[in-house]
Amino acid sequence: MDGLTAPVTVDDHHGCPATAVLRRVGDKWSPVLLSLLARGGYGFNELDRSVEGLSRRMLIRTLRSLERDGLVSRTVHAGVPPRSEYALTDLGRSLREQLNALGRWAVTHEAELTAARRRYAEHT
Amino acid sequence: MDGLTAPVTVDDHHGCPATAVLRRVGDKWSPVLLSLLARGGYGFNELDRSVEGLSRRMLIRTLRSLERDGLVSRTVHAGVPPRSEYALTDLGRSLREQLNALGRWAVTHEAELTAARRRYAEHT
DNA sequence: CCGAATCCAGGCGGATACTG
DNA sequence: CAGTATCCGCCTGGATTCGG
Repeated sequence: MDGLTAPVTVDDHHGCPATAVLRRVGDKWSPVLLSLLARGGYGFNELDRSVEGLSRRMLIRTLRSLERDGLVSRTVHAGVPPRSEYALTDLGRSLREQLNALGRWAVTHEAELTAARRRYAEHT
Repeated sequence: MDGLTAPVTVDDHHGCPATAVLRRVGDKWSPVLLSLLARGGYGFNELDRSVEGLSRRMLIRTLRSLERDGLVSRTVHAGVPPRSEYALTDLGRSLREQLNALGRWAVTHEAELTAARRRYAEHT
């Protein structure tokens, strides 16, 4: 019926408080869009063109779910042609900072991860 | 043929360095297991019994993928009965700290997220 | 230009049964 | 006890098409 409902649902924590956030932004495009929107407001097609490999459907889907959780705001400028502006909310910016920290961890330990993978692949 | 290959794969970054980590630990059980193993070494059945709702298959699958990336170590004690011990590596502990930070963010802003959801659901 | 609906493949994740 | 293999449902995510 829909085809556009939120891709991400948050359920049980199982004693790990980070689980909710991880599953919230652990989908394919949320972190990319948060990263992009952190650089200022964006129009729809701007986003569409900026991210290669991102289909229009998943763009809307992801934006909606981010908007739903108050991480992204959408302001519609009616007129011809119509234009929608997307931007991070304060909450979104605050989350984005956490993701930045994670990003720093990633680049710092990237080599160790790939090294571990090679080891694992070689041993068996 | 397999049924046990790694559940998580890390691909493109798309300009967001956090993406890799998020998709690495954004699956259902990785954060839970990391959180659990942070409290010390664990045997297989201990883990199996500790986490409710976690099937044996997904337990092994997730442990293997964590081991593959050097986040978790497995030491097999042959004998009768056989026993496998799982623990965090240094890399795993370092990642776990980052997830703790995310967890703190989660509990701090939990209310804002649910409030935003209510607003969104009510408006349409 | 922005968005929604439909259709469809692939992967995650669960249930179950079988080995050393 | 610690896995492994098989079958299967569901959900994420991509391609395409249609509407305002």
